[in-house]
Amino acid sequence: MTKRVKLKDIAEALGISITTVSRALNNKSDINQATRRKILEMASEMDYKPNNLAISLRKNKSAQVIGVVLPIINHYFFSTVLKGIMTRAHLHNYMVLVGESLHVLQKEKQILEEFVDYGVSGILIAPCLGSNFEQNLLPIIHRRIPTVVMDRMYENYNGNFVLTNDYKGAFDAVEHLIKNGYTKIAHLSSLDAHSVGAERRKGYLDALKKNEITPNPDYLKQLDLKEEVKSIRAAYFATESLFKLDNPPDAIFTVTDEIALGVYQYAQENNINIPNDLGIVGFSNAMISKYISPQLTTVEQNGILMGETAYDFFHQALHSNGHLFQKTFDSNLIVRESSIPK
Amino acid sequence: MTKRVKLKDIAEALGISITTVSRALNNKSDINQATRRKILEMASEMDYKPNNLAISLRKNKSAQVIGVVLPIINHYFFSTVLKGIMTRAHLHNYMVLVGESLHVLQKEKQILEEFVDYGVSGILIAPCLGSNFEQNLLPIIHRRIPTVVMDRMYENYNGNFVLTNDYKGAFDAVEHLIKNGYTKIAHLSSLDAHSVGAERRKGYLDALKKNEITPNPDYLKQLDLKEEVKSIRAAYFATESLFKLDNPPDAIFTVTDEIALGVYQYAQENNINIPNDLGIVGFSNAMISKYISPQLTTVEQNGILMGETAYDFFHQALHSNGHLFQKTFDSNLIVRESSIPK
DNA sequence: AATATTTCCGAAAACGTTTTCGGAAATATT
DNA sequence: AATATTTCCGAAAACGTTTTCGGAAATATT
Repeated sequence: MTKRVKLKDIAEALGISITTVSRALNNKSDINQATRRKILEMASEMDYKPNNLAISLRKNKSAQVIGVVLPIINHYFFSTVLKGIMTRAHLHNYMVLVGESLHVLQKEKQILEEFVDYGVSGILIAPCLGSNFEQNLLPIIHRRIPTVVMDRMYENYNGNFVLTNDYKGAFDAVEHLIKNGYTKIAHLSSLDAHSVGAERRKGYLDALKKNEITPNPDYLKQLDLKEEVKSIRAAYFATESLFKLDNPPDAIFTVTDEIALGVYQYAQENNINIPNDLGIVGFSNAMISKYISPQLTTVEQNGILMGETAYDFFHQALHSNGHLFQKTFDSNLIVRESSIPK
Repeated sequence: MTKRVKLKDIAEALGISITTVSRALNNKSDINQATRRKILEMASEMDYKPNNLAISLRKNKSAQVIGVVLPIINHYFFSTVLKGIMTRAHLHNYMVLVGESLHVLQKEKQILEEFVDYGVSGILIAPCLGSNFEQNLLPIIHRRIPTVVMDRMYENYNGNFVLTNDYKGAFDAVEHLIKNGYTKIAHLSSLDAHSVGAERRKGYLDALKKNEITPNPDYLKQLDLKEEVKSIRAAYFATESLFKLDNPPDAIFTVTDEIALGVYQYAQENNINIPNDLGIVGFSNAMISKYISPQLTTVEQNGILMGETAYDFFHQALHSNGHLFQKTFDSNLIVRESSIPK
């Protein structure tokens, strides 16, 4: 391995001081143009690459790195958010560290601490289910590390965030089903710890009430969403139990598109025709939703935009003093085949 | 912001030297047990966190960071590989930087350079389509940075890699179709630049030949896979053109599961029954393949395992001197509904 | 009791940069 | 021609650690 060249090597090669070399490479004033040119030439000839560690240490600021914490990495929505973050970060020459909490509180905390110890300039986090604000995030905010919360909300949180209007999205979805003639609308929801799920559940209930439909408690099923495959399986069985009711539903609003897959599976196996026997609306416009049959009506959640905005908020927060950046995106319904009028 | 505590603060608080504090925290010898205890107590009381930048600089080794370069981040297989990498990296206290090349050669090069400049300890890369080994990867290998190539292969590359046996996977898939009575087997393949696609195409052709079926050139379609949505659309039209042939195929082997989605879509819209009119086998066992209807027969590609192995290879390469680590995983066929016997 | 060994600690240098301060040389101003 | 100003450069300190070297104090060995 050829030793990495440093300022000293360039300085010695040209018989000048390290200070001057540094000045030339950093486009500082106080330097003769001819000297600068010589230095730049020599630097490129020797293939000089600055040592970012030393620079960061000296400047007392971390490198251009942000940390992104996601519950699950191989998940369509989250990886799309990550994509959005990365495109913007790349533009600003920031690098992106990624951590996967797997919806485990302790792991989330550990990742955050590692990121902070490492010296990231900012944290972008989609909190895990049941994430504890005081325990996991507050210490970081106290350190004045710009932080943006994505996708889901903490109670009483007042910092930067980027959210989807889950309530309204769900409300619109259910009202769409009602307008299309469905009346017995079930909902496959999440457990309570899930703020996103809670919001969507509220939207569901309020849409029913506004349209003078009394919510049927039998129609509301709460599933554990921590693991995708298991949750789809759970959705399958939840659908089964719905159809064992004396008065089964004629439509289901699912808290995510993935959950809708479980419903599709049960319907397929039991000759329940979608949408004639059962209307379905999902949430998030996952890649699959357009390719399953019949195509799934869903509430769009723009992951790219959310990621891009999250990065931009971080970047603005870094350069503004304590100002808050908050955005709730409206989500719009994408009407497809799974919910056509009865 | 409370100033970050450093060794000096602990030293002053206890009236001892920085050297001793450092020794205590690093579990070095040459220190009195009582002193060590006092120091550890004080350190935890003052909430001391070591400055990794300084440590790395002093030790003259980069931080515990690896760089992962993927063509597309919100893609099921690649994000699953990333997951595998991350679980192993986390175990060894390595952090993971991620970059997305978007199948753009220049961008891939830029990401690699950024990673190297940044001082990563290793590079794990799934090369983009048409990636140039000499141009993009060789400079890094010359710097003796442990590198593992994942999923696809460079010509004449002789370094660490983790691959799937694409040839055999494809061969098995096509032979499975033949055994199940399909004889007019088409293949939706990739463009030539795609080594994975090329291997699978060879497997397809050889399986036909071995079973004394003359490959029909009309049955081989090559698609651009750079963008998922576009490629699915292209698959749709390729299927259309296949069915406009005088003698349309009775089965299609698709280079990926995603490409199969385009076939499903065309079949659905044109009342072509899968598998009765058209058998289908995909490749990679994407999440969707189990949830579309009928369930897709596919060749499993274990992304988690590939990612884990890639990390392990990096780790071993870091500690061994120039030894090569290479593995080609056998891929096994998962038989589902889309290819049942005629 | 003298000497040898061990235990424990600190001063200082070093990793590769940036930045402050000061000053010599060149140039501009009287 | 004397002085003021500007241009350009270098020495040294600093960022927060680790490590080398040396040595004082305590303990063990004769």
